[in-house]
Amino acid sequence: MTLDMLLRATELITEDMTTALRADGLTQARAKALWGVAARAPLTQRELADALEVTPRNVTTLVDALEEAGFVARGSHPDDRRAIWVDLTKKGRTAVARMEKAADQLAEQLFGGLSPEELAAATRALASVAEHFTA
Amino acid sequence: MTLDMLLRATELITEDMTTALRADGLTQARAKALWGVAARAPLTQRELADALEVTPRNVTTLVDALEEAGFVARGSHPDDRRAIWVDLTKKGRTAVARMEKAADQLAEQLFGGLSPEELAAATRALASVAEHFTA
DNA sequence: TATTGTTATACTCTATAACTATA
DNA sequence: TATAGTTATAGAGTATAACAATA
Repeated sequence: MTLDMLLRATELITEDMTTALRADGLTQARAKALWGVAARAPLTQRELADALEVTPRNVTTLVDALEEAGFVARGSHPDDRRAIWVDLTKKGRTAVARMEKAADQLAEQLFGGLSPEELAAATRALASVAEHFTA
Repeated sequence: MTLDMLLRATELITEDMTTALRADGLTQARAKALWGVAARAPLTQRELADALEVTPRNVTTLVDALEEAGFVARGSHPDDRRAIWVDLTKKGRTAVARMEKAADQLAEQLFGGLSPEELAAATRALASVAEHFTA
């Protein structure tokens, strides 16, 4: 029952996020890629592929789309002429900041009504789920 | 933070389920469709499309794959010669039973170690998420 | 030889639009 | 006219394999 509810809750949240991202011209996969760039920029496409756990070929398409939309820019790697430097543009930084803010607001709406004890217990429960898989 | 953990937990669970489904020759989308058939069989493709909230065209492909793999069978609708009756095969029933059992076992592994208080708090947190979106 | 990123190709999931057979 | 399901077409996300440029 709790498993069903967990999956259902995420489905609803993901739907909501997908709608919000569409307003910025982003999909889930592209937002995740943009997020990955933001966390490590500047980085090579190979590094981004490893971070996202997808193939380099997949990253080519994702970066193509993000570059086309103006969120990231490709440039020369200073030391390795095979590699491509990917960095955030100003538009990309703005979009990431907006995503962070939206995530915070959503979290407040979703969990703001819980007591500190409940929130702590729920967090522990979710942590134990993650532990089960990473252990 | 809790939002991150919720999304992360579901990501891990989904990964795990995807691997398990692959052993049965099923993808997430096909398993969901099979599940939809199991809950209502026999039913028309139109009814399945409504239940899954996808287009009739999408259902054609999903049922094609499930039929090809022997999980469901198409048949004539008794009253409407336009419509197609979809029903589970014996293999389909077996697969659904196995999926149910696997879900129960996973839930036990994930949540069996929690105290009743933690489990109750987690359930309330998840319920409040669902309420936020359905209200 | 090994690595970076690309082109070529393919499969899955999804959608809209046009069409056929039936209601 | 309206509905059920299909063919035609398209976009997105993913993968493997072969290749060019560079290390």
